[in-house]
Amino acid sequence: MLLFDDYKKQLITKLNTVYKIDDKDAEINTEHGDISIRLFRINDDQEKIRNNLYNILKREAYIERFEINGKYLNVWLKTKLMFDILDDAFQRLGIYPDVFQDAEKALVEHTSANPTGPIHIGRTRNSIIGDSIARIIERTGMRVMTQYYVNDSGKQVLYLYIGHEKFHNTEEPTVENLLDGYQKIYNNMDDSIEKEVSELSKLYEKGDTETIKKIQDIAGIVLSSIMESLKKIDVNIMSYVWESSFIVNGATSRVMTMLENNIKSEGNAKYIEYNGKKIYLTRSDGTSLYFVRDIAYHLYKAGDYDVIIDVLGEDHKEHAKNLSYVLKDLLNFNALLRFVFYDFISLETGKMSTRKGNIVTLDDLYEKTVEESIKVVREKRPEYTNEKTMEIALAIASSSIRFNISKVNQNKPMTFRWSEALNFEGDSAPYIMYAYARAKSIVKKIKNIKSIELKDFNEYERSLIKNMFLYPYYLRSAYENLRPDIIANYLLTLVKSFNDFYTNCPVIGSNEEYKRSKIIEMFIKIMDDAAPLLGIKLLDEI
RNA sequence: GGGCCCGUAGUGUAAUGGAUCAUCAUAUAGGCCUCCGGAGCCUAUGAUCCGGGUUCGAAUCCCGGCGGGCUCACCA
Repeated sequence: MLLFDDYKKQLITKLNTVYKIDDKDAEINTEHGDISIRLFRINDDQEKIRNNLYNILKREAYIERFEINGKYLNVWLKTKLMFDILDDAFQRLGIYPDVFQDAEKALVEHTSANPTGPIHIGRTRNSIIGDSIARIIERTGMRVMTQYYVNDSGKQVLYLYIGHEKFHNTEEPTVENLLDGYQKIYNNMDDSIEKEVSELSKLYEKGDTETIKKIQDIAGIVLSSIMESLKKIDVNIMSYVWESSFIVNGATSRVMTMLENNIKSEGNAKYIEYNGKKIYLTRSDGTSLYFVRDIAYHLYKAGDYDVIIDVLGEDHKEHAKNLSYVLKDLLNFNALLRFVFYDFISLETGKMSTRKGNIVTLDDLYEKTVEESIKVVREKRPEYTNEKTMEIALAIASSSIRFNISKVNQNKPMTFRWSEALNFEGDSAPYIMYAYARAKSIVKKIKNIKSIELKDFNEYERSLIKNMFLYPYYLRSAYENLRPDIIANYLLTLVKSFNDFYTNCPVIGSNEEYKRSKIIEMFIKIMDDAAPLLGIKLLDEI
């Protein structure tokens, strides 16, 4: 839980002593004021409203000034107050906003891609959103675990295994020959393969550890390569849960027992009816399906965590609805379960498919982005050593890839374009990193600053201070809505106001050196706090 | 075909009922370094898919189209 001086809330509370003001009618950081309140819903004489508001607000210590403009109340907060709150927070606690560490434990499940091939940029959207959400909720004081649910028992993975047996069984399994076998299986699908899958599923159901081990080894090879790829963009998933474990430990059979009053049969296949549709739990050969294993998985999650967050592609919306129904309506599931859906990334040539092989992998993207970064750094900073150039290029590549995906609202479809991915100007990670490097560079040059009493702030100083002061509101909103793009857009706003400040307010050697250097130090601290939430790596020199 | 999601300047995006200026970028055309890092700053141009409706007020809500995505498996 975030702790900060929430003046918006205080203002609403105060106004509510006279008029009912809905939280929705209060907005921060509008173009008209620091806090703006809509008065449309107040049913009173305009002159009376004016007088009442005046009487309430004139005594509020945090207000610098306010105006009533038509049906709006615009309030400006005292700049010195905002400055002091930031300064005090950093002096005393080293952090702004502060957090109250409560006992809430959260589990963020993300990525969970079938380990049947290298991770492509569409799936990477899942990883980036999931990892950022984990960082954001951790920042609000929760204890967070991230988890990858590994499919090692579904059809796709069995195909992967059979593909290797059929086409590459004389070779050591590698990501390349496994993917090749997997694609070949889909191109040569016939009844015998289906039968083999069925046989393998039955072995799983019996808990045949030898078979499971063999398939996990194969899946594990692909899984490790996915982890390696994700590591490059600083996504490190903390725990891995194998789907087969719920079959082996009997959890899936227990789910069947728990649901027995709701289960119907069609031959030997079992299903539940919901909204006139059949949700199958087992096949007619008695083997379990993804749905029942996912129920078992969620019951397992609820045993350890208060808040469960699943990051899923939009193709899982229906599944999530069904899952919620079974968990909540049939099984008295009481952990807080939240789904985060994201839309797919497509290519200009159409949608991606691992089976068909028309994908841009994360490795492709990373490699090209690093290459481009090296080129740009060499061009702009020819004096840097190769080692330094490389260090910067890697930071830029990882940050850029993450930022380009994070900045777009997750429920909008995206089209991947190389020209945009490799553009480092404007709304980009390097723009953010560059501002930080500038700030750092000034700090290095600051010498003997004498502390003086601060009074006046010009518009550039004020705007930057205000944007830093308002950070908790954006952080809270990103947390409540599970939306990393809110942090991304906040960072752009913050950096924009820093750049305005930078061009208009000289620091070194000016009369304002003390005040401005304090502002820059705060800026660095806010950046150090906010940028890593999205995996942006800030460097002192770029 | 049924259900769900999306449609905003040439391009990418913000705003999910509120301000006669619909955000921020990019692209295009100009301008700003004897001065803390020009990967920056300033100015100009340019957009709510179409048609109805609800409302004091609609990019936002409702209805009908159009376009794109997802889904409707004994796949995951």
